[in-house]
Amino acid sequence: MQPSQRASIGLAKRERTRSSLIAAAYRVFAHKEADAVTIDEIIAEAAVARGTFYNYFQTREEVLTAVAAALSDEMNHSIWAQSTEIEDPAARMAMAIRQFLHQAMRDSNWGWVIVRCGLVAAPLSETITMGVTTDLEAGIRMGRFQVTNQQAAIDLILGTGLMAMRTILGGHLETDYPEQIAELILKTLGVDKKEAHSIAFQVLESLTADRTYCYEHKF
Amino acid sequence: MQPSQRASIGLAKRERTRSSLIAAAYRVFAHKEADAVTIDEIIAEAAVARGTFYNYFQTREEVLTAVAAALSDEMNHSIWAQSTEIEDPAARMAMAIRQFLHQAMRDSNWGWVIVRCGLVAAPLSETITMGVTTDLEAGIRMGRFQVTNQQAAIDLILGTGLMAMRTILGGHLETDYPEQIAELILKTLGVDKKEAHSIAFQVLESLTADRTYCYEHKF
Amino acid sequence: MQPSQRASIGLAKRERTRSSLIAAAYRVFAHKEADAVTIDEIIAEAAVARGTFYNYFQTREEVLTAVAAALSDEMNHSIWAQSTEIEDPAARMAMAIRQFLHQAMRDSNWGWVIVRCGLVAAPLSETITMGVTTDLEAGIRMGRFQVTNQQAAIDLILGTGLMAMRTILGGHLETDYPEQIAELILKTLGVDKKEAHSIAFQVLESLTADRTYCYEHKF
Amino acid sequence: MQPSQRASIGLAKRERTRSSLIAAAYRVFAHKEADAVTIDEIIAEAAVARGTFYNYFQTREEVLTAVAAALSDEMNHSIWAQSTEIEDPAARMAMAIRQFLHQAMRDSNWGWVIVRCGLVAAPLSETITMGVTTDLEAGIRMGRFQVTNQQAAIDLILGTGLMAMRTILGGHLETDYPEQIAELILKTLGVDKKEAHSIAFQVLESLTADRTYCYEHKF
DNA sequence: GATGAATGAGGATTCATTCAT
DNA sequence: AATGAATGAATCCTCATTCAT
Repeated sequence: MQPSQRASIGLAKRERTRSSLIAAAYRVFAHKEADAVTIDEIIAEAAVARGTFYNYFQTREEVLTAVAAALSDEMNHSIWAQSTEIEDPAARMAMAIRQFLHQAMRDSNWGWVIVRCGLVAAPLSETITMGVTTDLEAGIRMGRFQVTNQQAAIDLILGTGLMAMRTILGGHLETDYPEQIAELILKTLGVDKKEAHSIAFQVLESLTADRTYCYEHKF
Repeated sequence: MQPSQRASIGLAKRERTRSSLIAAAYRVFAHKEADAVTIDEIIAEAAVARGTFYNYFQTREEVLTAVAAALSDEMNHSIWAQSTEIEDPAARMAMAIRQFLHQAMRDSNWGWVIVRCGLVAAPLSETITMGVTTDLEAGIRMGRFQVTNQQAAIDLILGTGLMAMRTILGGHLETDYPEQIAELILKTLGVDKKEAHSIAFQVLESLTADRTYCYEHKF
Repeated sequence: MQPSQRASIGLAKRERTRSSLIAAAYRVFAHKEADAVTIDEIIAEAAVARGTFYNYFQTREEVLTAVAAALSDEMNHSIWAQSTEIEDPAARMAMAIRQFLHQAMRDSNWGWVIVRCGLVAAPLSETITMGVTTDLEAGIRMGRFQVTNQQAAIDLILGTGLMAMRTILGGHLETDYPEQIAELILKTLGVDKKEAHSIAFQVLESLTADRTYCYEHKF
Repeated sequence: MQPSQRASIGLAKRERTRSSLIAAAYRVFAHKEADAVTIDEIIAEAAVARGTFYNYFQTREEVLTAVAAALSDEMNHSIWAQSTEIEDPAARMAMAIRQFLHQAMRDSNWGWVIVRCGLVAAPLSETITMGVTTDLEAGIRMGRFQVTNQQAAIDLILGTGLMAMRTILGGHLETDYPEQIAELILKTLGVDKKEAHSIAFQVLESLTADRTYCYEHKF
């Protein structure tokens, strides 16, 4: 076997272990505050020896950062990527909000991680804020939104979104809650009442499709 | 000196020590997550011996609960108490939002504690949610607000409020930001544009008064 | 009981525990290299809980420094203190060398600690070097010693002394070995042959006295 | 290519890797206590994978022993080998002392390793002690040295030598310090003052030669 | 009631060593 | 032979809690 081949096998394995550690940390992290997560829990969840953890991460912090980074990547691929195909900023905004909240419904682990660190952990927080800001500014530029204070609008969108997610995770069961939240936000941004409704409730294949969208399998 | 008098002096002292411990815990808590707060920090801040702490609280949890309870009390006295004098639910809502945010501007310790545990710690969370719900329902009943989904409206009010507070604590400097947020929320609840503005910006003595409102001195 | 009295009791106890930790560390340290000494061994030797150690010393280094400091103190009181009563620098030097080596014979723990860190650990090393230097310079000034290179003389005295100590600790059994070493060093420093012998072998009460000189009891 | 040739190439390579590991361990060891040297540091210094280390040494101890053995070999070849050409035991002794100290001046790594384990590590310690003892006994036998206690003389020679080396490594800069030490020791052993000086300072080609004597390249 | 020394369970981290590729 | 991923025992350190004074 060639050295390069051997190396690439080693690398692949290394990458797999690293991913499984991140995935384990992510699952543990879904259930408790960041400071309460112990390395013991992570390695137990990953079914890996204690020392192995330290072959991949120097500290507990580091793995949590990696979780945030992985989620951020995920999000860029799943949510914001779809946006680019939609021209209307209002429709894009609605789509993103709905995706977010539906995702939390399907996968409560995901939801709790977002609620817990969506505004704190480094790369994740930026990804979210950036996505919202981009759409908002495009909407304003194109006359789609009427907004007097942009910062206030962002606080409203993010705050409402996160709080709604928490409500969902707390057991709120209306299946069209994501759509109602999207509609409410669109109206707040100055979109006409009727139009807001039709945009927020329009059929999205990515949401109705019968797939079990599951982040655990991504890393 | 009469025994009863001595006793009451003892009680007063006991109460003072307890308060100073809660205040110390509160100040420490403003700077870090709940799980990261150590008893060492609290007793150092309170300048009290380790054993003394355990004369007042059985566990670390207990003092944190007491902090939330004390804040909740505070809040009932300062914010919601003033509401009862105002008839119009819209005006009441605006007043509460502005008080909240101005309070965070004046006292960032207070702000951080609210942001950190406003939605988690037991009695505090209820106090806030209850206050908002009461005003919202009154507004709906009196035809002041147009709301199709009450839960969504609550998520919007609380979420936007907390996110705005975070923005302020992060260094956002517009001095009328609380008013802009209040206006935005009123409009979202269906209050007429112009009226929303005048209500949100009306002069509030409790805000302009030249008092140094300081929670530290209350407990 | 008065507060001050209570405090002093507390202090006394504190001092006792600290001393017992230093003594334990010293005993452990006699048997292995500094880097090989674990806190577990120290607390086992001191019969104290793990946490107690950290109430007194922040790190392992700190307790080792304290051991060196305590030894240095000891040495100032026992060896150099006696020197001051002797006028002749040659006699002083001989006395110190003999004390050193006899001490190692009586208490091999002490000997090993000196051999191991006598030239490394901060305050101890200085105490020894300083004592030797002082006597040497006095002897030169008073025409008692003929020395062309002072640094070389110091290296000779310290080096020979430590190596002789190691020989003793290794099981060398001549009971007058300390005296022979003292005589050899005096001759090297230029003292007349006969005189060197009589000085090195003169009766020293502090050495013949039937006391069980035991450092363990000092700290 | 013949199998035997291939085998010998393999052996040569094996020997080279082994040497580079010993050399790496030696360099690391120059900077810290034996117990503080980690395998990680050694393999990093040797730029070799972890597993490779264990193809050559079973344990960490083993490589340290190998370092001592290699040094011992070196020493036999460089220092004692030259002695055999010199007839006069006093001149031989002086030559060895000078070589020792000059070597430490040229290569402080070497010096530190000697100071650190010259008296502890198995084969090295014996080589040194043996060399000194041989010369000393020859000198006594030939009436060159006047020594009453042989053990004391050995302690003096080794102790003074090591301490002088430490002084040099600590930054002492007299370039003829090795010669002064050699002279001092000769005089102590009973060699006539003047003769001691001329022997200790006689020109030694092996010291003045413009070669960069460097142990790193030997293993 | 106040004090602070002592405790020990729990969690973080290091590092020598094994082993499959 | 060389590699480096995986292991887990050993060690360090923190901190909530107890208790005698």
